[in-house]
Amino acid sequence: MPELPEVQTVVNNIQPLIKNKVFLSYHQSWEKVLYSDNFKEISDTINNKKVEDVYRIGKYIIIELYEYYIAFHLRMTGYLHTSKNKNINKYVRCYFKFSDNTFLIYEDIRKFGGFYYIKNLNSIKNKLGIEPLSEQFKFNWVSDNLKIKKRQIKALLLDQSFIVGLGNIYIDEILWSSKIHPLSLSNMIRESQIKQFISNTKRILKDSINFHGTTIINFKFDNMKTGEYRKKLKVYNRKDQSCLRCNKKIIKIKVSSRGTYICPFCQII
DNA sequence: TGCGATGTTATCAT
DNA sequence: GATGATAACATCGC
Repeated sequence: MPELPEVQTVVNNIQPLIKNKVFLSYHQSWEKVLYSDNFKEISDTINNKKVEDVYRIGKYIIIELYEYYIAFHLRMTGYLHTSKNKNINKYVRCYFKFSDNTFLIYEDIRKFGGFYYIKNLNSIKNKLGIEPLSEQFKFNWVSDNLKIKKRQIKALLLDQSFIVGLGNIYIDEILWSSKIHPLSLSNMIRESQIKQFISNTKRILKDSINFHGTTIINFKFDNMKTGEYRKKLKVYNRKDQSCLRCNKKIIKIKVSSRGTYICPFCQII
């Protein structure tokens, strides 16, 4: 579920709540939650480590400590939040205890998500592409790289080594807003569409962050809060409803083996 | 009841 | 390099 706006929403929530707190211990009830497979290393080193900072890189939540980084990825159903009580339900896969007796709790229904406990972020950064909200994400870069790739645009946008943070929902929203068909080849997209694509990407992501992201089913942050950008979606999840631009019916197709919503009249290959 | 679908990504075959 | 299938898992709806 979580794409850039949802991950940023979680970061915005937990950053002020855990910054400068000091870890006491780590517990896990699902071993694969620890991607880096170094449970003993955590047990040996986590005690007394202070949270220096919390921020987002791509779809990763980075918790920076002295000499270590915790890098969480929520995948489909991850839910990272703080709690004053040790409230362990059946979906809690791991939790951290702080020295003030509060907790950082990770729940995950489908168990795809997890975290790395690593000494630097090279392995994360190496596989990630450009940040869409960064200054460098502008016409020359996008235009040049779309031409080089020659791939179906939706498949390319899902690829985190190209642009980070976009996923199934926001790609559909951005392509609809930019009147680009998801099966269009990246090198065939017109200059005017590229300009639209860039400004719509930045606008939609920022808007969604302001509305705390999109909750379709599972996305939650803080104490069971949900994202309200769902109400602002123009095309995703609107099969058979009318296109808000031309009034024709939105259809659902498969692209890159993902459910994809388009207006077949506004978005032409 | 069974099957397909669900917001993600790593891996492997082609 | 690109594409497609598969796997990792649990739940829900038709």
